[in-house]
Amino acid sequence: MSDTAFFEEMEARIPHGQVRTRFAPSPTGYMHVGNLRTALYTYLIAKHSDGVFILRIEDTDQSRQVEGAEEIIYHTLEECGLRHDEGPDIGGPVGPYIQTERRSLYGKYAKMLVGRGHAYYCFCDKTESEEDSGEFERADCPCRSLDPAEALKRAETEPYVIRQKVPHEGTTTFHDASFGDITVPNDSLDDQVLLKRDGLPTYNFANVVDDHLMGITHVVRGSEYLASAPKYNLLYEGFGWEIPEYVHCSPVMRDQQHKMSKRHGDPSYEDLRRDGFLTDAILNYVALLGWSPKGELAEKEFFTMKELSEAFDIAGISKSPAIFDIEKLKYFNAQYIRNMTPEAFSKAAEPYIRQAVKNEAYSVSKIAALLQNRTEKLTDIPEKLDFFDELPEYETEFYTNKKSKTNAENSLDVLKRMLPILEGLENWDEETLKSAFTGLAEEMGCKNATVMWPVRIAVSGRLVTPGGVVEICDILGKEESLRRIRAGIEKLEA
RNA sequence: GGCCUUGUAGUCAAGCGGUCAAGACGUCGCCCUCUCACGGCGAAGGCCCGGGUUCGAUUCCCGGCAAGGUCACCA
Repeated sequence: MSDTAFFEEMEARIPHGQVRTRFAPSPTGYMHVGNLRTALYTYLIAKHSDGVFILRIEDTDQSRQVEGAEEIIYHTLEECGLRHDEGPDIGGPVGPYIQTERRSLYGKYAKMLVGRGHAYYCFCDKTESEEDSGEFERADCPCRSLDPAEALKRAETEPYVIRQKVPHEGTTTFHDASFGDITVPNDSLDDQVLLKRDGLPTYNFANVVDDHLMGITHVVRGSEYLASAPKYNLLYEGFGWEIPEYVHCSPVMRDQQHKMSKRHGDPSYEDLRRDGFLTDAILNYVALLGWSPKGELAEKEFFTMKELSEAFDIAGISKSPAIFDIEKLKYFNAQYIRNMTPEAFSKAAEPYIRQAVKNEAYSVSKIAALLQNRTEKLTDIPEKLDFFDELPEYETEFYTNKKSKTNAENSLDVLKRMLPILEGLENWDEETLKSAFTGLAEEMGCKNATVMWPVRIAVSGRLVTPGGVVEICDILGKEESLRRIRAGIEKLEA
């Protein structure tokens, strides 16, 4: 097949008339929060218009492959409900969707650009560092003005790269959907490498070729690529291709001056999950970190994925960087936990409850019920439950509480009065227990707290507990509750 | 250093010439209450600075300043 026929065939495959976006991670093995947000926004832009969301793996840097990295990407997208419509694992009309599997493509297109006068072969030595390029002005590269025929001939025997031929004069303007028009002087642009010595494309070149060939209408990416965007326009123009809409997103920061990064130990999506955060809460929080709904929805802060797809608009994307605030994530997580059905929460909390409570006699669902309003993240659970399996050592000072009007003396009295009442109970449930406690308080003419505080201390050995005496006694059961109250009496009498 | 971008309370942010400058997290106080939570009510806290334009600037323009990005055969 001739190159011309090949190019025509590739053009013919491109779908038109629909919004098509792509998430294009390089498999570095780490889905950080900024990445996740970019994936989310990319997905939402597509789904807002009933468009197509594509996954493409950008693995053109052979020196940086990380094992298992692709699995993390698939797993994260799956778990987050960011289902792609086309991708390496499910195929699609414009595959393959892994760049190394497209490697034969890029050389053809690079040469096409040489033929059209927008790129050239360069035989110069590799510039390894900033220092190397310091003295040498790229613009003066002799290869740039080499005779085309001669360059072609040398390319047969010498190693080469193909560079973009950027005009030395004038300016280039490109448009970004959230940043608007940005104009730069052409002499600030360098003749970037398009095709590397190893025949693989650079990120910038592969992006342009693939985005075009895959019919991408909206290019969503981090704002670190903002500076190279003008060169993209020049490339598209060189090819004679239609320029897609750019949507650059500012980074998610760990503090005022640093981006979130693996190196600083900032949490990835998986880290957050492991740390007890719910997927939906993470997504909701991340969606609002750098985007906000307009108009009537401006005050809305809880969104399902479906609601996000409907509400999401590019105009709401913030241009300035956003600092990741774990405290606010906790708030969202707590809200999502409270909104779960008791059954769902009990199921989610069970492994954490069982970490602390080994005694099978104690009801998981009852304990979960105490926890639901007291849990910000699932990993907080075990430490709240350390008094169930065994009554902890505690100080008699615990019995003294000003607001409840209790002290060691009257606590002993309450415990001694309460013991026979509880012993005589035929039923052991919350309702019965509650009236037993309030009954004594009434009889003694004191506030409920004066009765309930000492018993709660005796039964839990803790100043602070999830739930009150009634619930705790109910869960512990009659025998264990009475045993602990007797122990309390002994302690106070000693 | 050149080029580009950004700048509303500690944080996320609404605002798009005239507002007592929304809302949320966090903080503090009060109420509810058998502790802690949940919930309810309330408070403190802000338009980076300086010039313009305008009857009037958070909003428009210019200049500073600060922060970020980019100037790789990495993405």
